[in-house]
Amino acid sequence: MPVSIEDVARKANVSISTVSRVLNRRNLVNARTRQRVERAIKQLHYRPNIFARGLMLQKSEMVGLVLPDLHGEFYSEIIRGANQEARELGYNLVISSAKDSDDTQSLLEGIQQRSFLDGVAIMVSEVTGGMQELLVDFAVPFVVLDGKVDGAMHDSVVIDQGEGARAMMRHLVNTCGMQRVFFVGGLRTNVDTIARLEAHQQVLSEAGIEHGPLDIYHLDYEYDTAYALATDNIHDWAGPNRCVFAANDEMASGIVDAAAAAGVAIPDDLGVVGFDDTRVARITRPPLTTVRVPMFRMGAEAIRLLCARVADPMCHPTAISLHPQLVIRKSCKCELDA
Amino acid sequence: MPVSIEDVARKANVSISTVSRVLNRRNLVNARTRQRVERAIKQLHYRPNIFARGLMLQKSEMVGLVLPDLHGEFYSEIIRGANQEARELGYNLVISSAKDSDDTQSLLEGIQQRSFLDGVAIMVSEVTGGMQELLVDFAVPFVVLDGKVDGAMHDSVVIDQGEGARAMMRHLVNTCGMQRVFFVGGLRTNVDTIARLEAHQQVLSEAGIEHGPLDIYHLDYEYDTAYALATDNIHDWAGPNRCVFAANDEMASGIVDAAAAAGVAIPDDLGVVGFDDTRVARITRPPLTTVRVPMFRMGAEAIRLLCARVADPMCHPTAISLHPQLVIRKSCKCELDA
DNA sequence: TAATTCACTGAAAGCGCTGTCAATAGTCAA
DNA sequence: TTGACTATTGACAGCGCTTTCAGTGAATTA
Repeated sequence: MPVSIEDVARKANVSISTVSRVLNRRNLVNARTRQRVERAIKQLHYRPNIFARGLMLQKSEMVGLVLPDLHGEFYSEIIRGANQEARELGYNLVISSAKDSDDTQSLLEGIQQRSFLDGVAIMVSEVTGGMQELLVDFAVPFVVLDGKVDGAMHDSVVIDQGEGARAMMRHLVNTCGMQRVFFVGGLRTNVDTIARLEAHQQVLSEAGIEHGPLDIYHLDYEYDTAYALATDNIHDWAGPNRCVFAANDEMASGIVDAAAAAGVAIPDDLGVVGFDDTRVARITRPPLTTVRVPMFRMGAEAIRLLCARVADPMCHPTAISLHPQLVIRKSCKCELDA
Repeated sequence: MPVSIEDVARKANVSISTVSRVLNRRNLVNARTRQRVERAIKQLHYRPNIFARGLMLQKSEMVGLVLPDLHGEFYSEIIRGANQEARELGYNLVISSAKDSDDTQSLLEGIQQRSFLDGVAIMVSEVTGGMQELLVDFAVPFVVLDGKVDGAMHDSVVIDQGEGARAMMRHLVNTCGMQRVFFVGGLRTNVDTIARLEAHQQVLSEAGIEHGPLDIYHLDYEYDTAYALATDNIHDWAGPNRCVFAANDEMASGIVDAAAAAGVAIPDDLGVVGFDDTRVARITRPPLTTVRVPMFRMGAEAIRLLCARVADPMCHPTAISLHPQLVIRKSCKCELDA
């Protein structure tokens, strides 16, 4: 049933070498012969066997994208960017995600083991020792997304979390005049959370505002838990010149809704700001002041970098840093509202 | 640099056949020999070459997922479901999307041409003649998602759009007592839109409610355009026992927000309902009455079906029908609000 | 005219692996 | 002790393709 290069050769009355040349370096073969071969290919519905070809070329033209999760717009945008770039560069995109870091590790081990990918872009939510070790001499070319794995030795595309978070905090403190900023982050070990929290602390210190661990909450980036937390605490939080800085829009949105349910006015009684500028930030009432993270671009840049490395495995590691952008909407009660 | 089966064989002092047997059908080789081979494999960091293996087996253990778009939660959930199922079944998931149907067609042609996938799950937003023709003797096993391609000859997993839309319309007319229901859909050619519009017409007719083409709008499933449309029309729409049935939550959300901006109260002055039950449906104020579409399950079922077919290419085509579910929230002014 | 180049083509050597087949050694019933 | 088995292993023929390398005849140059 499957038609091979040999069948084509026979039909076109040439050798398989010639057929192969038509397929790969067309200019090496006489125009008339080429036509004959091309006709045979079409008539026979010939499709070169990808494995045989890969066996020779040791290239699959596939790159992987490993994400810590696929849930929500954040990842979906990364995928979208990666997909676009991959198609543009003629690569296929293999996507996988794993629940926790152990699972991610076994996923990567699998990829390495079976190594059918020319390269892989890796994003992890937290880095275990095992992961770090695994990557040190990972057999497949890779780039790291979102800078969770420590850098320099490999390509990476990071978002300057600190910069974004500091911009937000400075806006809250300097422009909106906030005197107390609660922080609601993800897991304590989550690197994003850590960076944002650092910015939180730093800017408060700079401004000479007292702050303590009691104003800091660690959740899981989900709407529901944030809603629950806010429901319990909203009346303690509320007050003039007070604000909640949530580490993503989902949680911020949950807090806003909890506030609305409890009769606390946003931003008059309490400011609430988010991070990521996802869909929900615009839809939440009032729309959220947040930090736009260029997710689509991150996905695209990662694949671009990856394919460059695949093409030249020895090229010098590059680190691309993407800059987040403060997006001021209606949830932080600043002068710009006008 | 790359270590082959031969290196392992040499190191373990056996033939490559034996190494191969250790790799594939371990029980055929003596326990002591096997240990020796396994040690060599480990020491040499040997990883079997996927291409050479594929060349013999003609299996890549990769399945594709072709989507019309990657934007938004709808697709992201499908991917999530597909990814989970694929991992469970030991397959890798290759994802691609194409902008329009021409692009999709060329994508599929590419997949067929290079055929490195054991199978592919295909979802298209509309079906052109070329596409239909292409699929008739598509060389790669496939299943069709969301029933856009006409069925029976191949596996498919569809969502009974009509059922969901009718349930919604009956709820609006019978329970909420709506006397006039505007319809805001996607493109005229979009199959989802067609199914939902049909339900709209049918239920209105059943209820003996007059309805004409003027109450029907065709947009693009996006928030912004719906917002704009609603801004222009909101005062014409508003009125007792009137309602807008938007073909997805995004548009419904845009309409709700436009209404809020124009001072039209939802649902008191106008009901607004959506479709899909995505994130925005819950976050919109008031939260949207909508139809929940089991996207995650659709992705998972598609891959399950696909892998079954890959395992047995001759098995009888199955059609899985998933049932949407009416989700009543606060945007439709029904008695259940109480 | 002879020597050299050129454009094109075919033969054949693998790429790394799996599976068939035959060979060997060891076991067991007779 | 012998023949019939069984368990274990190795040799080797491909899988379908790309890529040297070595022709072939025609065109160009000396």
